[in-house]
Amino acid sequence: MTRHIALNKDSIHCANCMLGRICMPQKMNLTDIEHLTELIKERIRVAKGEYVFHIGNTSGAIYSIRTGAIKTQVENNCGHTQITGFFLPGEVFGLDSFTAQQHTSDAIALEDSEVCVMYTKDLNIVAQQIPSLQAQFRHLLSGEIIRSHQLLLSLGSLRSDQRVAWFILDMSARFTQLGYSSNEFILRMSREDIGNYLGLTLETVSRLFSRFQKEGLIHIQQRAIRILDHEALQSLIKYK
Amino acid sequence: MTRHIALNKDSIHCANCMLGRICMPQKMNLTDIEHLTELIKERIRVAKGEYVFHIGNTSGAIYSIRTGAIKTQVENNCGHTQITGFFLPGEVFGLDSFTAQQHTSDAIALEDSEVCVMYTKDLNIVAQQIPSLQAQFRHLLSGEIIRSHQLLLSLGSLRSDQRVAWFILDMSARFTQLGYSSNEFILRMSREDIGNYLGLTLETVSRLFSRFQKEGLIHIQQRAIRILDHEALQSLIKYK
DNA sequence: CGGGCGGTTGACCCAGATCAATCAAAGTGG
DNA sequence: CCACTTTGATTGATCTGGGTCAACCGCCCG
Repeated sequence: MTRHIALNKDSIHCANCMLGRICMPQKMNLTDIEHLTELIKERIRVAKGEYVFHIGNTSGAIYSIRTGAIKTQVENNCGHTQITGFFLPGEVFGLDSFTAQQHTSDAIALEDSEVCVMYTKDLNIVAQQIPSLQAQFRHLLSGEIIRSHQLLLSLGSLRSDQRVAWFILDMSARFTQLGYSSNEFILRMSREDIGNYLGLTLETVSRLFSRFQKEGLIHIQQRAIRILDHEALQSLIKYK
Repeated sequence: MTRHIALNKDSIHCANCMLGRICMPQKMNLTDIEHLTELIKERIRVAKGEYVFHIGNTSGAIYSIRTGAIKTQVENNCGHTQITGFFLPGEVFGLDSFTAQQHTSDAIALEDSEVCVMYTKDLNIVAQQIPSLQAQFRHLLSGEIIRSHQLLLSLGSLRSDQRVAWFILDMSARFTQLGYSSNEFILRMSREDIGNYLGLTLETVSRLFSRFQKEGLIHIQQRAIRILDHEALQSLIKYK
């Protein structure tokens, strides 16, 4: 089950969170960050495979990741799910419920994770005092729109090998931003999750990882990936 | 070219716009709507095929449709475009630039259209005075996220015939909301646009319209569509 | 009335799905 | 610590939905 962590006394505040300015980076001074800390009254531990929230939940909150990794997915009426995003430490998810109504997606932990909770009602109050926070949330929201448009573009226009290359490069860029090596990291999700996300089967993903390895573009051992030829992956996506 | 319409004296205000409460429906009283009118200082006419905005435009505005129809599309580095949405009168588009940075999509008129322009800088000011407007914009933004998640779900999980059925029903629902007949309307876009949007070729779309007609689900003559068996279309999407 | 664009229909083909067997890693319990 | 199970990944063989290419139609507009 998800474990709630009380945040009253000596628990870590935003001001000295290890993620630094990754979570809310935009022009925010230290006093503003103090306000942000006030916003996060709750942090939860979620075990691998557990839900952070379900479709229909009316908790009225958005979430940022402190440690771990999360996937979000939507569901259709015949039970099929589609993964709409993978989220890494410092990234914010659950924005589909920002309207303070209810979540239209599930959020599931890909590994044991620690997640900060921000309630939209608190958020409305604090944001009114801090204009930069207001702007930051709009930025997050349009960022989410742009992200899903990018995914749509990939699903609609790329071949299977291009999609997988795109996925690898996207992950690489995001791990880099987190301060990890840009060409050596551990994938947090299964082949099945990757396939679902990219509109492919797990077999196709596996075959393409193998092919890329044979061609010397990457080295892959289970979920540990090392990018050997960043350029080649990049150019693979370039032309149809 | 796009023609700008001065909105100083006797031009129509939001308060007596024919769309009524469709454009900004949420709990907004008449005084609030007066404020909304102040927000819309500009309205533009766009001829069929013309752009409302291009990728990279920094106009810092969002748009709502008074008459006509608009498509938005994103582009990848090899020139392929992916349509991310079709918009009808009363609907708001261009939200990807709400961050006041720049548009990451193109908006193109599917027919001669009239479009209201709301600048985000004005919007920030007015929204601070009207909390309900603040909420309304957040609602629009998360609505946009939900919409693109729905599209992702369709692209990722539905067969070609299910996608086309889904498209027809979605259009039907939206025309209904506009006060038109729910089972007889004119599609505003070409087969190619529909195909692009749904991740199919125009031939596949055409074939499926024909098949649905043969099966008695719809009647289609060019872009004029009449839904004959709403139930059957609905149930087509239900199971894999 | 002729030209062109958008739409339809047919024939063929291939990328990627499906089905199936095998393998490897990571638990799990005795 | 080692057998046993489970889960995830790889690889091969085969099949098919929808793409591609091409011909044709018909509506609309000048």
